[in-house]
Amino acid sequence: MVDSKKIFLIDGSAFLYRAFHAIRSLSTSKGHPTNATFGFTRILLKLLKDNFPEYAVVLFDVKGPTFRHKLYDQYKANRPPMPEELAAQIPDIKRIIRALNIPIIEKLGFEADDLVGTYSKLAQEQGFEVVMVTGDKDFIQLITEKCTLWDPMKDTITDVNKIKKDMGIEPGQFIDVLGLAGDTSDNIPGVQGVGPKTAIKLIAKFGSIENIYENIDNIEAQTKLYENLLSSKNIVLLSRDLATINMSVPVKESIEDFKLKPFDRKKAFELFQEFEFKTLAAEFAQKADKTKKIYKLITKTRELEKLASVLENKQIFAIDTETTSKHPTKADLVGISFSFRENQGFYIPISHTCSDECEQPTKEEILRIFKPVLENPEIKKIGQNIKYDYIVLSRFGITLEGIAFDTMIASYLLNPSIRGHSLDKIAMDLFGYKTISYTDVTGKGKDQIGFQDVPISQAVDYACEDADITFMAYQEFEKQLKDQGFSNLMKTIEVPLIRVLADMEIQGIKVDRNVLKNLSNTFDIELKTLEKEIYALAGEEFNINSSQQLGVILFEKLQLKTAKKTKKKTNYSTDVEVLTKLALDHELPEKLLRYRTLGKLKSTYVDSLENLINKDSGRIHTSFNQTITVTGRLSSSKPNLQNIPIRKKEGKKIREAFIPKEGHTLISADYSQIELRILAHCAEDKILIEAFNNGEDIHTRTALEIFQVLPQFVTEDLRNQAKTINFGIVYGMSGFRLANDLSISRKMATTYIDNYFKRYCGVKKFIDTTIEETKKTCEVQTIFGRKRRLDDINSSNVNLRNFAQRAAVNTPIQGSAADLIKLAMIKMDAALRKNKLSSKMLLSVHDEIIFETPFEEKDQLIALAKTVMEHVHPLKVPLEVNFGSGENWAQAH
DNA sequence: CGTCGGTCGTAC
DNA sequence: GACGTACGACCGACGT
Repeated sequence: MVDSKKIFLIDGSAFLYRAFHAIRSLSTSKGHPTNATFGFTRILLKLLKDNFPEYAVVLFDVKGPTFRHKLYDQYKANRPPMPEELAAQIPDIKRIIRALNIPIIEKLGFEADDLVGTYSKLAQEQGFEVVMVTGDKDFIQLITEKCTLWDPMKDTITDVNKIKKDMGIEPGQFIDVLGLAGDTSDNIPGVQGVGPKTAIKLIAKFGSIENIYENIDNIEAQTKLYENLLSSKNIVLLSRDLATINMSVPVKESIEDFKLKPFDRKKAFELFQEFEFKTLAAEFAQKADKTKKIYKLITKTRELEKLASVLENKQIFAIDTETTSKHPTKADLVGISFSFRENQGFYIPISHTCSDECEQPTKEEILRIFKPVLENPEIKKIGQNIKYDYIVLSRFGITLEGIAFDTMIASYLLNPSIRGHSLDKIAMDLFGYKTISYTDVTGKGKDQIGFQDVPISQAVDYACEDADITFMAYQEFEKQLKDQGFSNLMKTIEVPLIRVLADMEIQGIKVDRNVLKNLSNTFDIELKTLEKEIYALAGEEFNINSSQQLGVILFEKLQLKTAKKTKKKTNYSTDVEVLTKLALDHELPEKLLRYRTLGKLKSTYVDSLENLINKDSGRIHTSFNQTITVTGRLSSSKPNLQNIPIRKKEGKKIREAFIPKEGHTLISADYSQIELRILAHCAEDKILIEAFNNGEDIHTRTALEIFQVLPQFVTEDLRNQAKTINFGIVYGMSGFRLANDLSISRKMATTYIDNYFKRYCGVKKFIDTTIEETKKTCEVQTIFGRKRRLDDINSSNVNLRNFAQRAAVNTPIQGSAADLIKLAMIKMDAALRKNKLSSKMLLSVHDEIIFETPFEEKDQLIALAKTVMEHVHPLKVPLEVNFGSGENWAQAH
């Protein structure tokens, strides 16, 4: 027996609404809503994937009156108009359906239901099996032996048997049920007091509306039901007519028109990109056309020499290295790939372990042939995260010169708010191209192998593709940077910085392992004691590091004052603020605070720092990440050297482990109040500028401005309060927070802030105009033209909007400070070379640069750094740099 | 056994 | 609800 052909009739109008409500909010980065589009697409694709239909069609209502309105002018009169956000998505949804090559039918004067009814009948007459895809109960009336109803969201199938079993009626009798029960959402009246349950019972018993009235005496007289049935006889018949699906709409399409064709994958991909459906876009991305690509393995001396001379003749090429480790300061070179033309790539294997495939060139040969090209600054190099390649090559004995472009940084400048800037992502975004992923060649999890163990034949395609895509991305990004005004920032700051950071990472900073060991032991002893005391006070053992378990102990077992604060989410809060308050009533919270402090220091700093000391150098080599933060700051990781403790006594001891090498000293050069100076510059605030120009203490000045006292009455306490306010302004602090921080009333805090803005009216104006301007452009920028989009500035969500407003004010300040210190690092690097100093720049911590300098160079370095850093870029206020030096980082700061 | 969100704490 | 930007340790839920 041959299966009959199956057709899916999809009730598009019903799914519009369901998709719209199922996903609460989703929109593109520009704010165009996409929740219904996404939901609809997902249902549609699931349907297609699960059922492989041969025939399908999507049916929509058409806006405007239908024949039902002629029957009954109140039809659907109570239905609110379609939400604007949904209406806006209908064209999008239709574009996607078309791209998937599924036919769409709509007909003026009829609803989707009638089209489903009509085509259902037509298809069955032609021997088709019909599946109606909908969640709408009204369609039950159309169910037959050959026609079922499927709700893909609940994944339920309703057929004749199910209706008979659940309701005791034939599907065709369901219109009588609807006639009696009415439908509030369509404003169909029905009989007063009769809902679906009663209606089903009545029809099951009597068979039809007509039969009910013919046998009305069988219903107990004088009851409400009886009365209501009698009084609404006409309405019932009208209601049934309204609920009856029209099965003979005049249509011109034939069922054969609904035979599906393959997706237009390209169009679908473009649409998914437009709507920012990342995973769907990835799924529909064109597989790369490998036939066009020419990737070559190069191993023989003559070929290597030929390649080197071609590279030499090119003005610019992309380079990528394959290595043994993710950490460049530990990684050994495994191979190098090059590309200087779209769709081309060359791979040179150097130290693959599986060398049976081919002879690999020796290190000496590589150095002899390629070192001159790679160290020639006139020949420009492009890379994806080329800082990594620079470090690896430097370990191999090559100093990469002529770094001209980095695609990772380009991607970052164009959109600093997105999470990653991997080549895979870039290839997808720019070209809809799916790259071979690293784990495709190395495997993952416990079976993962190092690149040195990847067979050369596989390595060629992977490595060449990386260089190839990098070169292609460079061509595209170069244009985009120019169009969007980033060329200068790229050329004068980001690109020159690459090498400076790489050299700092290579340099590393010396760490005294013994200092860390001693600290670890000291902390450990006290932690063990605290642990016992905590268990005793709690009356049981538990995991002190689990805030959840701790909450139960404190607030349930010990019944400590129901802490004011619970989380945004389910648990009790046990943070410093809460514990400090509880410490007034009980001994335990105090122990916990101490335990937390020491535990933090031990696990996050002392122990993990020790693990990251490089065995060869005895130094710690952090990574400076240039493409992470939304504002343009650098970040530091593995380890993060930008949050080493300093404020408290215990923590400060960790800085004592950071030491200079023999015969050297550590110098810290610290910009004083750089963010407030930038605020003064940007806001052109008279008082701020005057204070900085006069070299005044800015917090004292703020104190006398807002507290209205004479200078001699500005106490330490008043100055500290002013300091809190000064910082708060930069971050957009609220009166609530200020009151909390200063332990004063909210009213008082608000008064202080008001006073601040009265005095510093330039700042006030700057904040207001910044927010107003950002509302227009949805982006902010720094002094050097770094940009950040803030689409939420116009959000209807108050929280998102307020957040965006604070970011709008903070970003130009924080970001400009980042620009300045980056420039200072570049200029210092050049100045050290020019003056032939052997001092090294080691670290940068947002407004501070750490140098390691020979004793005899110390004064010269400080003088040089002072000049360079204070004149890095002219502002409307002077820049001031403070210096410290010492035999460890704690002393230097 | 890996991933990921939540919570907490450190820096500028 | 209420201060901007990071990194990372730990826990615990969840999925393979």
